[in-house]
Amino acid sequence: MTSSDQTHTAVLGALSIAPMTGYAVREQIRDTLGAFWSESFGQIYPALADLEREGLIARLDAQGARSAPFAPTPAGLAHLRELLAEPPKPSRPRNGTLLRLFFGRQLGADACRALVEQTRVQAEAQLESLRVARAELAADADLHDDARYIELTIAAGEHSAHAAIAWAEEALATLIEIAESESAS
Amino acid sequence: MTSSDQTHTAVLGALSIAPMTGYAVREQIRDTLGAFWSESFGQIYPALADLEREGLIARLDAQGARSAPFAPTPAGLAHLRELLAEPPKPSRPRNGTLLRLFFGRQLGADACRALVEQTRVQAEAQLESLRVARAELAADADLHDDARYIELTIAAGEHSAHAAIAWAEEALATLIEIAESESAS
DNA sequence: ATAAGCATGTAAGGAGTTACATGATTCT
DNA sequence: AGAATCATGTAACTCCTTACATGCTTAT
Repeated sequence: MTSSDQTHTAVLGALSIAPMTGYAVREQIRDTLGAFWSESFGQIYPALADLEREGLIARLDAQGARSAPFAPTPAGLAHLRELLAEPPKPSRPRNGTLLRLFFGRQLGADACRALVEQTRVQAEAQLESLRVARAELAADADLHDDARYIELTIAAGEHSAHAAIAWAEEALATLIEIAESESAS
Repeated sequence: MTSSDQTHTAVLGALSIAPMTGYAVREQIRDTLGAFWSESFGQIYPALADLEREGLIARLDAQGARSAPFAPTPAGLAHLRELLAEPPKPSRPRNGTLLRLFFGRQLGADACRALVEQTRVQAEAQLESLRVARAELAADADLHDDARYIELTIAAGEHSAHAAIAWAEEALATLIEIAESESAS
């Protein structure tokens, strides 16, 4: 296997929502799952090749023409359900902003403020893009059957972004105090 | 270089708070930074070897005895400040729970409920461990100079955990409705 | 016609985990 | 004496990213 189960899950899952080309799978994963999942370019095509070889997906065109969209076969859907039923692998967290804040004494209060401010701006951008995603979800009839589940993931992003904004505002206030006491000393 | 800058930052940072052995660095990263950072075992010792070779850290014992604690040299502290000043690298998100919920139509509402419930339980455990971390931070005089910055990262965890709990409760209510409509059809 | 975007892939290399391996120290 | 924990390291392997490479289709 050149690709992991995790990649297979994401690719098969994307095709379970609508048939599409590899190129479109890449865009869907980036644009729709991007807030909580990522696949690099070099993983998606090998994964599609694996899945096609194993009979789990097939091109919709009878001749299997290049650039015809892939769709899951019945065996592919069954495999997807098995993959989804496995427990999620805990991902190793790597939050560079919090790492820097933890060592903020070395970095200095002003640089920390810039990091927190950036976090706040990113969270607000995230909220805006989730607002757009909600509108698109409501408008796209193809997604109807999946929409209630997709909304749960959008809600998760919204809660997370609101929490980031609330934290950032508190942290900025604290950092102003710290900066004052640092410059006083 | 066998280890990345990222690992060097975390290891040097840990030593900037208090001198310690490699073994202790590993435990500190797991126990203290664990909520937002991870380093695997096989990264930490090579990183320490790199840093020692480059004169950025040294064993406190004059003979450099095995098992004497490491501390950053002045050059090491300067290097740490440079590393911290670099912009954080965006980490590749991989949230297996949200991926599964996104494809919840294939997984089924009951399995989704179990995933969300597990998320809620983990967030509550996280809150409890942050409560303990706050108490330890207040009690440990060695950490006094870093404490205000460390508190910011604890607060980030708390906001995030509260958001996860609020989301999970909403999502569980929604999933009960979905399960009813699925069993009705 | 030509530029932009669609579509598909490969290869080299870096990052990170796991399992393995060893020995010292401390507690009971 | 034996068990648990402290302490240090290596090697194989998997996973993933990045850069490279190619050709087609569609709009201007």
